[in-house]
Amino acid sequence: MALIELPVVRQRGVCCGLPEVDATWAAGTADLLKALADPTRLTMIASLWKANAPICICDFTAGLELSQPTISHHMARLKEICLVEAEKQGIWMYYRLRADLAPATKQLLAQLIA
Amino acid sequence: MALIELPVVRQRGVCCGLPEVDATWAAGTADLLKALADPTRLTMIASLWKANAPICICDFTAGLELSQPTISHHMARLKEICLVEAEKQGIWMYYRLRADLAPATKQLLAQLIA
DNA sequence: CGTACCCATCGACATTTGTCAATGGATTGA
DNA sequence: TCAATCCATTGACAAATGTCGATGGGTACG
Repeated sequence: MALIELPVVRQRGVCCGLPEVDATWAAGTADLLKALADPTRLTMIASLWKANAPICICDFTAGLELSQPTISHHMARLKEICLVEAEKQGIWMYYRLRADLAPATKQLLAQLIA
Repeated sequence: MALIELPVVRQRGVCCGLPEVDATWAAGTADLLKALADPTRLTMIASLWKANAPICICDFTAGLELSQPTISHHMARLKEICLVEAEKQGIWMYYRLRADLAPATKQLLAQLIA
């Protein structure tokens, strides 16, 4: 349970460096994770992932216990961050995972969902 | 660019089913992602991951451009969700990634950071 | 001892987020 | 043409979130 002892004797008021972490990476990754960090949006993404086919918004509205504007809002958020794309067929809007997802993103989803 | 044509002719007012997505999984995963979905916390986690050693809170306070209470608050959040653990050494608090992270969580971090 | 340093907690605040009801445009069956 | 269905947008609101200043409890160097 004990932590590793650090070899250097620390002095008061003197701080040590941190490993380099790219700020741009942190901001971008945080944005992606924020888009995924909601049970409804996660369920939507998982549904699209498992279906491997477009799904009509109306089916999400019927299946998830939320109002139609809320469903629409969540999907818009997923679209905004380029995780899904939409196509209208008659009066129905079909959404699916974007085919051009970055490999890292695809692998992240596989990791999360599988 | 066109979406896959669906074989079934859809009828107005009739909804189709969705792939099964476990609600408990969605809630739990969303909680984990929420904890990670912030640039500061992501940087902290990445630092601990890369350092592979405990890091003093004071170094985060010095390195990230945020107030000490804010740093403390973010780390508390990471601790609360069991991503990190702490040990006091004199006047310094050292944090490190928990050794007993779930394999899936460890792989998720590897995926995100590496 | 007393003073300086480390750090968690509290109170406050602005911003973001998740949700809904209401509205209106688009489409199509009757 | 009319009415019904689908869906995005808007406005509103409560809750959660990120941030800070102030405070106080520990700790250890002089």
